[in-house]
Amino acid sequence: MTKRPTIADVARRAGVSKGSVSFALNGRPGLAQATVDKILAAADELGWRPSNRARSLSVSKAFALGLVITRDPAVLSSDPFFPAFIAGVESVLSTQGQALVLQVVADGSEADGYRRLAQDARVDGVFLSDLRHDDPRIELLIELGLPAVTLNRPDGESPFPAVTLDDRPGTVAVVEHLLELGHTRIAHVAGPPAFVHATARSTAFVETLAGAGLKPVAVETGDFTAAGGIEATHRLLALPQPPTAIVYANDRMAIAGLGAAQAAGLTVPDDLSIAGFDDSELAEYVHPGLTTVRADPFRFGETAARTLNRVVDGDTDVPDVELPPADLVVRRSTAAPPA
Amino acid sequence: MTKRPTIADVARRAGVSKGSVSFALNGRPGLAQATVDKILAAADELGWRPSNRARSLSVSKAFALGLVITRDPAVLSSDPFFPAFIAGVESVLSTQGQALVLQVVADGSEADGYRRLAQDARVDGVFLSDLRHDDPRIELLIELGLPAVTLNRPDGESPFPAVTLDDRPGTVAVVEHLLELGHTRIAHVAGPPAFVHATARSTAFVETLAGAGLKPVAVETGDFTAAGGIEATHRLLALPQPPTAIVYANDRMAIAGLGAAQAAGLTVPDDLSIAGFDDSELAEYVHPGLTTVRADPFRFGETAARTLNRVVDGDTDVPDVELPPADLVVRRSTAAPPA
DNA sequence: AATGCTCTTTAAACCGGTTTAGACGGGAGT
DNA sequence: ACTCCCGTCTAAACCGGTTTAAAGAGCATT
Repeated sequence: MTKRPTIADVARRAGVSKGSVSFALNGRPGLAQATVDKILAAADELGWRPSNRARSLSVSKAFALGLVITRDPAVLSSDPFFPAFIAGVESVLSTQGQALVLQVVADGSEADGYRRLAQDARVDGVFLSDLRHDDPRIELLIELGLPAVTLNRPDGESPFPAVTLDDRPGTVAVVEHLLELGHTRIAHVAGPPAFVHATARSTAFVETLAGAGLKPVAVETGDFTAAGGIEATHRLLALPQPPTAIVYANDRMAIAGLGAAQAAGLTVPDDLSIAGFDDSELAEYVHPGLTTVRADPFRFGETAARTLNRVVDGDTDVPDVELPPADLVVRRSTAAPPA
Repeated sequence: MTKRPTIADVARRAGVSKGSVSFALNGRPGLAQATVDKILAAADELGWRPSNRARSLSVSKAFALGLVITRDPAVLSSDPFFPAFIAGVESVLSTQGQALVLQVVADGSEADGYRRLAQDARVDGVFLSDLRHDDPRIELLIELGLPAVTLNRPDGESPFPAVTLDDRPGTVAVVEHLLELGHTRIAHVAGPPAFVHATARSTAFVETLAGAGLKPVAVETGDFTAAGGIEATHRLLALPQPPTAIVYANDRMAIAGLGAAQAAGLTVPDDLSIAGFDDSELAEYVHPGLTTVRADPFRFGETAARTLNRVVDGDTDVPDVELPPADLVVRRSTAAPPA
C-alpha cells in the first residue's frame, strides 16, 4: 500500500502541467492528440485514478445518490421490493463510478434522513419511495434543493420526474380472475391509505368490482405487515357473510392471511381463495402456491437511477417514465368458490 | 438555496482566522475560552456545518463505511438478516455523521465490489459478511489496505476483529427440543458448505444427535433459497425411511419445506415436525407457526459498526465481540412424532 | 519586420477544510 | 531593562483535483 499516484505524478511523468492532465482525462478539446496520448499512457503506467474526494470538492458533486428508508421492520424487513430495487439502482451506478448511500431512519422521521443527506452533501439526488398523498417530503426536497425522482406519481404538483409502475392493471386482473372463477363475495385487505400505491390498488379493486355490478364484502385496512394481514383476515372471517375470496395488497399480508385461514380450519382454495401482490420469493413455495401479481422492482431501480442521473446532470424537464404494468401469476391459492 | 456558509465566512464574522475556527470546532486546546465562545456563536448564527467534502480531502477520510452484498436474489431478497443488520449499522452511523455506502455486485464477483470501494476511496472500512471458509476476501482486503470487521470468525488467520454470534447453541436447542419430543429420525437441510455459518449449524446438528447416540437420517445441502428448500425436502420425503423431523438452516428453506410437505399431503406437525432458523417475520404467521431460532441482527449491526469504527480510528487490536447466542422459539410446527 | 491569428499549453486561483511553523504580547525572573 | 517563556492567534502550506486567464509558438499577411 504505497501512496496512490496523484495528478501531479502523472503530469511530471508525462512532462506536462496538472491542467493538461485534467483536460486529457476529461476529454476536453484544445490539446494536441499526441499530448493526450502521452498523458493517458503515463496515467496508465502509474495506474492513476483521479481522487473522488478532490473531484467532489472542486466540482461540488458527490457522485452518489441517496435512498432513505424507514427502520420500521414493517417496511424494511422482508419487503421484497427494496432489495431488488436497490440491486437495480446499483446496476446502473456501479458502471458510472457512482455510489449508493443509504439512510435508515426511525419510522416517521424520514425528513431527518433527507436533511442529513442534504446537509452533509453526501449525495447529488435522492429517490423518493413509498410516496404518500400530499407527501410533505416533496416540499422538503425543494427547500433543501435536493434533486429527486419520485417512485410513483404524486397527486400534487411536483417539480421532480416520476417513475411509475401502474398497479391497477394487476389488481384488475386479479379481480377479473376471481370473477371468472365465479366469486361474488370478494374482500380486500389494503395497505395504509396514506400511501399512493395502497390506494391505487384499493380503488382499482373497488372499481373493477363495480364494473361487474358488485360491491366488495369489505375493505379492511392493513399495514403491509404479516401481523396486520392476520388481524384483517380475522376480521373478515368473522363476518356474518364471510368472503369467498380475499385480495391482499401485498404478499406478506397474503401469506400471513393464508396461515390465518388455515389455522381457522379453512382449506385454501376450496373454502377460500387468496391472492397477493408482489410475487415475492415465498409466494411460489407456500402451500398452496399464492396467486399474485408480479412487478419488476429491479427494472424499477434501473430506470429510477437513470432518470435521477439525468436530473442531477442538469437536464431540465426529464420526462416521466412509465414501466410496463405488473401482471397476474395464477397459482393454486385461487379456485372456484365453494358450492 | 443561497450558498451555504464556509469556514471563511465564520472566521470573518467572528473576527478570527480560518485556523482558529477549525480549532474551535474540533475542540483543540490553545484557544482562549472567550474566543471559542465567540467562534461557536458566529458559526451558530450562520448555521455553518463544515463541508464533508473539504474535510474528506484534507484529512483523507471518507466518513463512511461500506457493505458489499451480492445481487443474487438468493442472498439479497427476502433474507431477513440484511435489512435488520443494516438498520443496526445505521443506528450507529447516523449519530456520528457517517454514511453507509452499499455496493451490490453480481454473485461471485464480490471482489470487484470491495475493489471499487477501495479505489474510489468511498469508505474507511467495510463489513465482511457471509464469511466463507478460507475466505479469499480477507487477503484481498489486506492487499487493498481496507480496514474491516468480519461477521463471524474466519477459520484462517485474520488481522480483522470479528463480531460473532454463535449459531451452535440455537441449533443444539432445536435438536434437543426434537429429541425431547421423542424424535429419533431427524434430518437436516443445510446451507452451502462454503459458508462458515452454514457448516457451524450443520456440525452442531450432527454433534448434538451424536451426543444422544443418534445419526441423522440425512443431511441435505440446500442453498438458503426457498427453491433449494423445496428440492431438499422432496429428496428427504422420498427416502425409504423418511425423517419425522427436519431442521432447516434458515427460515426461507423451512417455510418452503413446510409448503412442500403440505403439498405432498403431510400434516405438520402430526406427520412431520419442521424447524427453521432466523425467526423471520413470516415464521410466526405461516400455518402452523414455525419453530425456529431467533437471533438479533439489529444488534449485530450496531456492534459491528461500533467495532469497525474503532478499527478505522486506528485502534490497534480491537477485541473480538461475542454476541449473546440465538435462542429457541417453539411454535406449532414441532410436535411428537407419529406413533 | 511587424502584426494578427490560431492552436497548445501553463501558471495560478479555487473548492473548504486541517495543520504546522512562527508571530505577537504580556508577565515572571534576574 | 532585558530575556525568556507561555498562552493565543495567524499566515500559509497542504489535500488533489478543475478551471480560467494569459503566455508562447508557429504560421500567414501586409
